[in-house]
Amino acid sequence: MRGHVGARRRNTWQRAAVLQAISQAPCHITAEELHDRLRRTRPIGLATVYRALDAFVRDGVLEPAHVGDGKVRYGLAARHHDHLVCLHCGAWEALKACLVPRLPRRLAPGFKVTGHQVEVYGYCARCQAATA
Amino acid sequence: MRGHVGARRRNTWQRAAVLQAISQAPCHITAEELHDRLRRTRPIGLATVYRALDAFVRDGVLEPAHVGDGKVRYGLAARHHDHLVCLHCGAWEALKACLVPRLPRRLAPGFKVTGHQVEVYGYCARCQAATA
DNA sequence: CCTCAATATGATAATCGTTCTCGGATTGAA
DNA sequence: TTCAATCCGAGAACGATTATCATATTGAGG
Ligand SMILES: [Mn+2]
Ligand SMILES: [Mn+2]
Ligand SMILES: [Zn+2]
Ligand SMILES: [Zn+2]
Repeated sequence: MRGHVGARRRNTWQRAAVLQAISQAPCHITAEELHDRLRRTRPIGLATVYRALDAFVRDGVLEPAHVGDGKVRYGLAARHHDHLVCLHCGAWEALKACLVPRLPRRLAPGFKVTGHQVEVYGYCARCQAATA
Repeated sequence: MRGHVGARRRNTWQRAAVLQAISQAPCHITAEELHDRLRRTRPIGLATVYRALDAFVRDGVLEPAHVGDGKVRYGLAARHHDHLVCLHCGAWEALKACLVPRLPRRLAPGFKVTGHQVEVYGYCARCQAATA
């Protein structure tokens, strides 16, 4: 056989484009948003976007964020930040700073920590006014 | 009209059963797991379980948790805790203590904080061994 | 205790984000 | 240049959650 080590990762313009688009986004974005933006320049498959995102998450380059609307959002791990989420209207916004700046590398025996994500729940100003 | 204030919440055995089942669970559970357990005692609709969970989250009694497998899990807000999530196999486990014990009630102007959730990402012992 | 308008339930269909399939295109070590 | 390992793209499949809507229940007022 030619190559025998396996599990090598190849370089494709699709993966480079995904990473570049995410690095230009101000906050976490969904796979579909990413797909729409990338398609304006060059045709690319949605499945390819999903596969690239998964690979980057496994590599520790991207971090997923869950804001509770059923969509996973992705952002650069290097620009880590957390989010506020309104339990009433679902609106969400980025927090300026990380709430857990110093995370112990080992929280449980044998578990290797690579990142984290915090969602703070509550009610936004508008929904507080509407409920009052 | 008889009643005119509106938005009153009624008491049903379904909602009581949902809350009781969750309080007996050691960690966060999904709507489907809950539905399966409750059905062993008395017939109950899955949609009803989902509605009860949403209502309790809005009331601040339950907190949702996202471990990245596409399913939302629910647990008592009074027994708040965070989770470790393996990026390779998806396994997750509860952390003993909360990583953000004192959360500022106001992180952003006008936003009322009611709770939070932390997901710590990394690789479990088994997957580290498999990847090494 | 009755009434009955407001709510809740449950069976099922519909939604929709994500994953899977598979034939064809790319990549890159040798 | 070769070619096996990988990756891509289009579309089907999947699965968790939500929407429908006819029927049942709740509970304040009388
Ligand atoms: Mn963000
Ligand atoms: Mn838990
Ligand atoms: Zn809101
Ligand atoms: Zn693992």
